[in-house]
Amino acid sequence: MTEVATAQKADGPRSTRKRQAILAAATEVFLKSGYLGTNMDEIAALSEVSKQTVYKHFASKEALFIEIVTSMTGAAGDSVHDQAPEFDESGDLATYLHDYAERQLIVVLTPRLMQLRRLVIGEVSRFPELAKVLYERGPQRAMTALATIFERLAERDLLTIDDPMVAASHFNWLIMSTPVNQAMLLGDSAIPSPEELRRHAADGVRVFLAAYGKQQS
Amino acid sequence: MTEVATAQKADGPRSTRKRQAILAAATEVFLKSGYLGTNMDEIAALSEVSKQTVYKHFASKEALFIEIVTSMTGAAGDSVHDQAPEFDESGDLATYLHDYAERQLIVVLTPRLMQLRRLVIGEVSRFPELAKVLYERGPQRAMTALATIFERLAERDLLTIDDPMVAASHFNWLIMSTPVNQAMLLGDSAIPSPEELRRHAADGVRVFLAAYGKQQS
DNA sequence: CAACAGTACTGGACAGTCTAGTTTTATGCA
DNA sequence: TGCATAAAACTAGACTGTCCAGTACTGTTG
Repeated sequence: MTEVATAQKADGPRSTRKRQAILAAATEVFLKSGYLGTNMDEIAALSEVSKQTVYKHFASKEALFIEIVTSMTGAAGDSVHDQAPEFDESGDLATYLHDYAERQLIVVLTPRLMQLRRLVIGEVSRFPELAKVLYERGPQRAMTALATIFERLAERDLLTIDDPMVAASHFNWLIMSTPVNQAMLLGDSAIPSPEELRRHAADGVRVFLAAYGKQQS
Repeated sequence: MTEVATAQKADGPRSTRKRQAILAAATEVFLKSGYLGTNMDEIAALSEVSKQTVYKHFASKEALFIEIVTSMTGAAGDSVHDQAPEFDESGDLATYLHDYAERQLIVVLTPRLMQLRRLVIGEVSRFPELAKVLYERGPQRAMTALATIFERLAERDLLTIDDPMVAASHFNWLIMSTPVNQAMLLGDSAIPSPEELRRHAADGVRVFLAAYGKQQS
């Protein structure tokens, strides 16, 4: 245990630490002020680094922005999907879907992620590639994963599914639409509480199962 | 017929014409470049008006922006709702809902409205009120109207509905989510064709009726 | 010696104002 | 009605003050 991964700071050579500090500060500032609203002096000040050093690590404001958005997007996408269990035969399908939905909601409905989404949407015309990446690593990825799950459940005769991708889309948006769209326009304060999310997930799952489930309970 | 309402230009006194020209130009520029990315000289040039005149009509860039977004938001909201017929007893409920969905999709999925939505979302932290207005006159209004319709249909025993607002939300997002979210992040070129929208509407209505309809066909 | 801090600097953009001269519209009078 | 004239709105463009991305320079530190 000579090497400690104590997270946060004091890690690696100075250059690397500075780089991390810049990335962290830039993330805050960009999320807070948008691309055009951000100035590089503020990033330098917040990361306690000279402006020169910022430009040593990143060629331009644009490069720094792309770096940050790309990395946040990837990280967020991963954290949603690295913990999805398979359906246990003995359990209840509704419960399984409900848990799946709730997990998804909790991870996605984070102020930072909502702010990232607003930021990227607002910059679609300036950075179309970033938005495309966010779409692919966000909704697209979630729905593809769901489609695979649904396909298996259909093979096991637990669901009646025509087009798995359509079903996945329906499930995904039944769950995510309301809170995401509210958060987009009404701000982070409109993000529902965990209890509200649970109720909301239950409603969505009920509708989904009415359309795609086997027996009507 | 001494007074001709020949639309577009040459209408009313000069001052009014100029004002309209400024509003039209500003709308284009703001939609294209965003709030911070827009400069007032470009608006003046595009509207073929001097900068002075712009400032005679609007106190500031901010005031002009608010004016434009508010008016576009209102107009769009109206055009969605001023043409919603009631359900004709003799017709098919699925067809009625399908038509309703299709109308909504066609009106909302316009490049200008999608761009407006991106713009407002990107400026949530700077103009939270504008975003709130867009939410209320957009999704909120649509869902309230739907809830009323569903309540009547439930009274007529054509639907089985617990909470009309929840049902309205489910219907609304089953229909709107996929295309709207795609358009948000993938750009206007991702807006589906009318045929695709029709198919998409059919899928959404099918799921909705499975959950809220009376007989399972 | 390479990466850093601190800070001054360059060059350009841009919101909003100012000035001086022109055009439109409103008003009053014959 | 028609015409003069004043008030209001307009044009063109220069100008102020500020902000900011990116650079340059002079030391200082790991």
